Amino acid sequence: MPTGSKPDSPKQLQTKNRIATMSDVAKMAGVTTMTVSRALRTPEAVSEKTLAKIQDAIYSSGFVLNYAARSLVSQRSQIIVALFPTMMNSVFSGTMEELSRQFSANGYNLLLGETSFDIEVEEKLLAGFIGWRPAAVILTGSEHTPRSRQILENSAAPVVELWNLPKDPFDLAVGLSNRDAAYEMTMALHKWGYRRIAFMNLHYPQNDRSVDRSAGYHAAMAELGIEVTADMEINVPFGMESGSVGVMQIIKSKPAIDAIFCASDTLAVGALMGAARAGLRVPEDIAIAGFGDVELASTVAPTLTTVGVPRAQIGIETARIIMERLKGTYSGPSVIDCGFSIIRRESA
Amino acid sequence: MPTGSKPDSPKQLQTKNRIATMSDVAKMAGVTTMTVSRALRTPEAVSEKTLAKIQDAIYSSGFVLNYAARSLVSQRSQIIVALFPTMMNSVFSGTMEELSRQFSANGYNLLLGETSFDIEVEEKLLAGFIGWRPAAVILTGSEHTPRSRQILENSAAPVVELWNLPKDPFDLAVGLSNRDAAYEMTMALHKWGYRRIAFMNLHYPQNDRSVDRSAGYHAAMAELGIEVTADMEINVPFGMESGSVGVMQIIKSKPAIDAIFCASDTLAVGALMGAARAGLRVPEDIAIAGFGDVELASTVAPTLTTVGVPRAQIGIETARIIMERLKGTYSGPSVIDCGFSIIRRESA
DNA sequence: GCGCGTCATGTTATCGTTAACATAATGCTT
DNA sequence: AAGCATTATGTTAACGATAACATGACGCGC
Repeated sequence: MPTGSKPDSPKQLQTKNRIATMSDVAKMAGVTTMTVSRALRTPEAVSEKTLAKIQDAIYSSGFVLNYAARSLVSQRSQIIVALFPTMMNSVFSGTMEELSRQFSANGYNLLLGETSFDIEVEEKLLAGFIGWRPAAVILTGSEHTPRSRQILENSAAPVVELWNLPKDPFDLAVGLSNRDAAYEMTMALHKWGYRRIAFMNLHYPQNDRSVDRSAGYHAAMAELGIEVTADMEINVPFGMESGSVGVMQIIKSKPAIDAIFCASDTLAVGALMGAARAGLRVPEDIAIAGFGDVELASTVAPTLTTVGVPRAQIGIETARIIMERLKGTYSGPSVIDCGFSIIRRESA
Repeated sequence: MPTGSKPDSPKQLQTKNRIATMSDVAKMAGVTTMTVSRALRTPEAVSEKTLAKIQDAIYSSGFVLNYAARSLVSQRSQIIVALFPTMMNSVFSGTMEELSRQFSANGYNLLLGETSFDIEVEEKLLAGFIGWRPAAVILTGSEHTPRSRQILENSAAPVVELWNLPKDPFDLAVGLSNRDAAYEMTMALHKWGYRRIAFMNLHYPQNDRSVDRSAGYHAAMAELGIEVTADMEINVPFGMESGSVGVMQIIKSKPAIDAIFCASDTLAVGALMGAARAGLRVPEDIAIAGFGDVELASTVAPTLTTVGVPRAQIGIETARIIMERLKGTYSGPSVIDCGFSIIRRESA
């Protein structure tokens, strides 16, 4: 062997209890780390012969690139942070799953957090996650604390807000008009013959989606000339049990109600159960409509009339614009409307 | 000012479009980065006066520690990798949510991946995620490719396998006996008067949970002296639709069947729908049982008899033993049994 | 007031990778 | 065969934090 100064000892096939580094690989292949680095990122810039040697070395050493080191020098990681209010709701998990798929396919990893519908928690999580210098940040809704905004500002990563169409997005947004959706569902209930339509909302005044849905409901009722008295709109916490309790509350204080529009399918399913418990037939005695079209909606009895939300599409669009943005090729609108649909089933 | 060589320009309150680094903070506070680092990790080792100055500087600069740098030098990150077959199933999302909460509270971040029930995908994801040098790895099941095992071996991170009780865990495991659970449900069905009990399984032969559930079913049937003919056990892919189609298949080839035990609630809910479509009353014409006790199970009509699985508890236990392991204080068993329960509802 | 321990802070080197620049090797032109 | 572009590889420094060690300041006992 003309090139080697000493005969090599037999190639060590695996570093012991430690993941091989680039210089391990480089030594094995008889090149420098820079060549290995190039072999990984721009293989066309490395000769075929060298490439083959490096690939062998990578394979037999079990080498995996240290992303922390790469991130440090490149000043940007392959991590994408996504924060959702809850993971236990297929409205969000449908989007999450799609995001995870799209990003995995493109070499990005999803760091997930759960805010419990609380922008203070969001801030806390964000402050932690931003330490990874993520390539992009995905948030739910467009209400954020000032410090969250400062953190996002400093980070300079693309930010996508989901599930609504803010007039003034922080950066990008993908969602639907919650106001229009609530308006249309209220109108639809009226068209189907219901008149005294109550609205059961999530009690999060900081949640822009809740606020918009309420606005849509009120707009429709005003247009229909139906007065909305205080006891026709109630705000309850997230959860099935809340929905169940909420129904009782509404029919007790306002027995003339003939339909309840719930701002979330989870509430609506709870409401169905509450109505059953109260001996009310749905939809004969009282109609119930939801929002989200989760899996449950089509399996409960009676099946749930609801607002259909394109959750997978929201994930796909989000991933697409983030990827294009990172490549610098995105030139579309900053707010993307994925639409919604009114799905009529048995409950209304 | 005795210490400064030049009068300082007014303190810059925020670095522009870039996250402040430790040395930015150090300069502002008039100390070195080492002192800042200490202020963050061991504040008791820093004088009160200095600490206050540093905290001010951190606050006004919007400083967030760069985890990539920390990971690089400490050779271990605050990231915990968790891979699940799917995110669209509350069986898993219940565990996920709990993991996310527990780890967030302890300063760890969850990097999530979706394997689609495929150990090859698991390997691919693992190979990517391990680049973050995670503090721990959480996997579903104990079937892994040889390369996955090699990667885990090299990484030297604690590994927790979920949802089963392997005889020979890779490292740690938290779950339940799928074999016993299937056995008990089969026995329960028999006790409730059903005799010709079919089994609808997930068609993943690499999935140890499916294999164990099948074994439990067969053990019970053998003990009961009921012959299991080939057409009494079918294997279908994951999904509600599969369950629906599966019912048709079973009753067509074996009309005498009086109960179908499905290895997953998702299949079982599909089966309920399939039975309804075929004009069969549940449980009068055919009983249906599931596995998992997802939210749907208690809301479908008829409500679903199923195997209850402590998904939140699995998450809590997993987080606990990982944390203790990382602190070096864990001395419990390597396999933790969280148990299961037979939940009888209307469908059987 | 000298020596010594203690507490607070600083200095230096390092983690694994990559950007930017430098050099060596090769082939093509004339 | 010299000159020069082109291709392949190497060298050096840097990213931001921390471990390990070094130093300085202070107080206390005798």
